[in-house]
Amino acid sequence: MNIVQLIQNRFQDALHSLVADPGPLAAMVRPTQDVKHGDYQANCAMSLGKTLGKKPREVAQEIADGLDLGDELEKPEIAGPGFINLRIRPDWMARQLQAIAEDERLGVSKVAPAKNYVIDFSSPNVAKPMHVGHLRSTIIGDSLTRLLRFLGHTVITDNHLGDWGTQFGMLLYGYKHFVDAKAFEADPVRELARIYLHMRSLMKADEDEEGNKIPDPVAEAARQETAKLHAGDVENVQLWKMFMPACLEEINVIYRRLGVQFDHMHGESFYNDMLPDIVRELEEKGIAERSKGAMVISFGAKEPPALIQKSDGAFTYATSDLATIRYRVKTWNPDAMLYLVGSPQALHFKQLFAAARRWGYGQIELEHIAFGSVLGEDRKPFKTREGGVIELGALLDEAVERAGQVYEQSRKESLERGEEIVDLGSEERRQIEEAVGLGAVKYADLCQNRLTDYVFSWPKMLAMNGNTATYMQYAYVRNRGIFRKGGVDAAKYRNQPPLPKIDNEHERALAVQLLRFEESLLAAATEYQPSAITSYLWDLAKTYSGFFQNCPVLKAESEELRESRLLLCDLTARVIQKCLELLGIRTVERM
RNA sequence: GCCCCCGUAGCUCAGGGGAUAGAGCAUCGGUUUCCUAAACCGAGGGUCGCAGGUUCGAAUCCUGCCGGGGGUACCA
Repeated sequence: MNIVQLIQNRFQDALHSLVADPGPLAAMVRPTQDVKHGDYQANCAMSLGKTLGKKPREVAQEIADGLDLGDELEKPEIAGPGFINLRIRPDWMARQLQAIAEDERLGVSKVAPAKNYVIDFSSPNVAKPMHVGHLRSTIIGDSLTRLLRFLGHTVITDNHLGDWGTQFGMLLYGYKHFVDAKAFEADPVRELARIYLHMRSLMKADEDEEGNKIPDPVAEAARQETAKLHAGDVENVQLWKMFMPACLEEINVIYRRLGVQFDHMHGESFYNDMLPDIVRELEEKGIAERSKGAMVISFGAKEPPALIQKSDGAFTYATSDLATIRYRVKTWNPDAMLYLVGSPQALHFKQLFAAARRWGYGQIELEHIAFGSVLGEDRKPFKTREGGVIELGALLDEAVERAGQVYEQSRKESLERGEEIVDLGSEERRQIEEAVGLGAVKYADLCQNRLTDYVFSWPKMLAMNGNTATYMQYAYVRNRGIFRKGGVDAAKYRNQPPLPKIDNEHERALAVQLLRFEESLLAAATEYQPSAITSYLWDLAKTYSGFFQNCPVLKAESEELRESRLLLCDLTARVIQKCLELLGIRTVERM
């Protein structure tokens, strides 16, 4: 159900007699900011008045007169300089709500034509523990995957692991010098993690996030181990093969906990053998050329070139990214490829895509879905108090623990007020804390425009008010509470939904909001912005809260009204749950 | 130097041609014979960085400036 589309089509028809190309004008239909202006507004009369040399209000009247209202629109109102204000008819809304209640997809139609996407996200270095920097890529990528799939697209997720880089040199050197063989045998994951941390402590502190730079004998030795690995050194390759399962297990623990799945995990090593051919081909086709001993792709005098082979013969990530494009196109023939990588790499992707187009991949939509950095409350890169990188596992643990504290606090306050409280079993409590804690972390990230840097704040994240996962989960819980308390089986409102009554302002507002679900998902998909889902969800939850506060459900005045409101409640719960699901966040029945 | 992004309430952020610029937090005040108070209602708080320009209309588009961040051939 896409109301804005429906109305735009009606304007398209109405404008036909006035102007040759009504498309752009019809597109000027949008939801209003304030209900007193109606539900939707058309802003085309003002600009059209200018081109036609007529008064905008007269033009507006003319358009309104010629508009087919169908059975969904009330008579339009002309307001201000020439706004055409539109209200949706309650009886029509009621029928639509009844219809979407029977629909598993809640009124969201599948897009046509569907596209075939490859989404590249998360991409951690597997030789070291995942840290907070990997959070955004993982969470946003997972959410976009869920969204695009729900809309009917095909999505192949591919985690481009850093499994061949300098980090492995550190592990190789560390293993050779400091391994505790027994510990490794007993628990390779833990022992490798220990070795990695030990290596970090040996290397100079002033290195960048990915653990590079700075002349340092240990770092230099580690680099040489990397070089030997790349050169095919038997011992190092063998060790690398031995490390990999443990490294993968380490990151898979995190993915399982976050509920994130990948169809493929083709890391850098997967493409390693293809690189020489690619460099040769690019040189033969005149796309790449030799410069200062390296093989580069140039982009004119203004931009620096992209290196595809260093003067020492080693390949770069640009090379393996090109190999990746070729492989993916050959294997999956996608229409679009999305890369969930932070904004600082904008130049790399701009060049990568330009190179790919020269290489013959111009027909594919290649997009860098960039995002800002995670900052601490001091607006500097988010670090532990000691200045270390915050490991993702520890971060998630803390979120869950804090969720538990919030629960305790709330329980205490309820007791002080003399309220009855439900005693939850420890297993249910654990699950609630996990859902609330992880939900808070994910939501805080997803609800922000992905391009802006985001300031990490525990209190804000776990707040019970405002645009947070907790608020949404709580709205859902209170909703489910109605059905539990009333002993009502929600299935009825999905199999044989009654026709709801849309009478008061709260019911009406909720109805409009429920019918906007598809609109909001489409907006989120076009912009690749999960925050469009959270904005919608926030509006829906607030509207529902107003309804909950003002419209008794179980104690409604009449049986008919009770049925009607139960339907509205159940639909709301389902839409909230679906939105959260698209964000990768779980709901719980009680909290 | 060059390129990119950002500057909106005390703080964190929405809004990216349309009506008096919105939320949350914080501050102050109120709400429970009623379906979970992890809730709700109300109040105060703004030269939308500055200056020009385009437009019927600019926080939004263009130009310049100021301030902040990032990137800028051999790490990914």
